[in-house]
Amino acid sequence: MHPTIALLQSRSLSMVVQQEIERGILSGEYPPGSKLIEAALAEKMGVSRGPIREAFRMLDEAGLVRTEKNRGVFVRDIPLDEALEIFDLRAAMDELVGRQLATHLTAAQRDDMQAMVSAMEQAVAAQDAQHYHLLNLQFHDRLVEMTGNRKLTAIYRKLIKELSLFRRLNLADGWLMPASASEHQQIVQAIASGNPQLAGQAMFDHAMESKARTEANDLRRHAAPSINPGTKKVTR
Amino acid sequence: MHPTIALLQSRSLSMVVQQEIERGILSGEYPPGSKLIEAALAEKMGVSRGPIREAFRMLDEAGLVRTEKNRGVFVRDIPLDEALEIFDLRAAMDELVGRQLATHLTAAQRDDMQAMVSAMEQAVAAQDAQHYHLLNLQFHDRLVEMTGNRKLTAIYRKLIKELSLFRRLNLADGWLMPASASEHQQIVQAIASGNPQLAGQAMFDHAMESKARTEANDLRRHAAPSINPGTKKVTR
DNA sequence: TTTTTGTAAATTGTTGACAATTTCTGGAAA
DNA sequence: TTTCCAGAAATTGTCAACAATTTACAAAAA
Repeated sequence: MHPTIALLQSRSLSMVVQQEIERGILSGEYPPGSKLIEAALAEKMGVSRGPIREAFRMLDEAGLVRTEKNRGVFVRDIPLDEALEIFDLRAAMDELVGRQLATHLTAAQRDDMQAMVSAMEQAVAAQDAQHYHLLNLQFHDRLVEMTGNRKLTAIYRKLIKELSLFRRLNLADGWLMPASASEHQQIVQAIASGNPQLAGQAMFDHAMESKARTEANDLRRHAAPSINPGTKKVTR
Repeated sequence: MHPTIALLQSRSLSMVVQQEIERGILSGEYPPGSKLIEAALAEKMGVSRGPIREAFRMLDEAGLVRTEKNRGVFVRDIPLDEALEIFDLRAAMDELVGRQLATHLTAAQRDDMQAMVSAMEQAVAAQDAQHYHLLNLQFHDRLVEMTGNRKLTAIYRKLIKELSLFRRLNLADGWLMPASASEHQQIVQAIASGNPQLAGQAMFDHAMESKARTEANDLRRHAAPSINPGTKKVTR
């Protein structure tokens, strides 16, 4: 029985179960395409199948799993074309973020942004790709949050989660670490300048750069089929 | 027992129930703020409470209801500030739609658009506000769909559904019918011109006009408290 | 060998029952 | 009259059992 279940009865079981399964999906414990079995999860978490099924419905609506009638639920595997669609949408949202921040930025927010960029530059200098990746995610998440638009923030985060299910992205994000370092500094300056058009453009271009890198990376990977023999991970 | 339930067992009960409850919410049968009782819905639809609860989880994730532990689920009532946030987000998405259509529009799509605008102009001439409203929704929905971006389309539709729960919107959309008629013609021309910047701008401005009208309408309504005595509708 | 078919096992879909919590109601106390 | 507090009723949260469907497997036929 999972420890967090018994402790937090403040939220209903379905919510806790949903968070736990989502954590497992995003951490790669349940990789894209794998099947999620109600009874197995129920026993693992020490609950009955009811809450598991309710959690499945939430995850399905959130786009993290897909449900086939009488066949079960599977962790979604985002195809390249859908990932590219998400990138386009995210670019438009980031452009909005840039515009709004340029017009409403406080001094404290500006300092926050600058601090995060500095941290990223340190990570680049230290060649710490893993840390850089986390800081990058945090940077963009904070920027969206700074707009104060809750719906924008919620949908942005949902898109990021779905993008993390585009499996080819995970293995290859070490390569493109150093490229986007200077772009972030540029973004901060554009926002701090107070010019909405400029700030929006900087955010949009940055997002589209990310899209282009992802697509190029995927095509390259598709051309050179798996050199790495240890691709098959132990599911559990 | 609802007739559509027994017939369509191709989709699981939760899906059918979800659609049925959603229909009831969007039609105003279950108005914002009203409570949805599991047992009542279960009996009405001739199913047990399990599928009802699963449907609730989907509707919650979709933002159409809110769940309070041990207290039940309620149809969401979108406050003005959240509605305005959604308008901002929709404007950014519409701008993307305009840009993409301007670069990829086919002749058939252009004719479709033109036909819909003509139909709207006819509705304006006939003073048919209800029909105009439907055509307007259809017009924007079709434009988003034409981009071929499925994720964009899905999220756009979700936002529209949430906006329809902004209750003050429903009563007041007759007033603003004639204003936006010419703007639509302008949008079509901007898209057909093939200039992404221009088309995006036209879509963005149109969306922000809609936001401004909604806000002005709400402030006016708030200033002049309910002249209409028949506000309380029969819930069921 | 390959394909097919029938039976058993596994898994999902649905239901009704029970426990826990909230809400309602009526009367007692201030 | 108003406030407060049982106790009852209504409602939600969770579970275990049963039905329906799919999947796995082995034997028979081609």
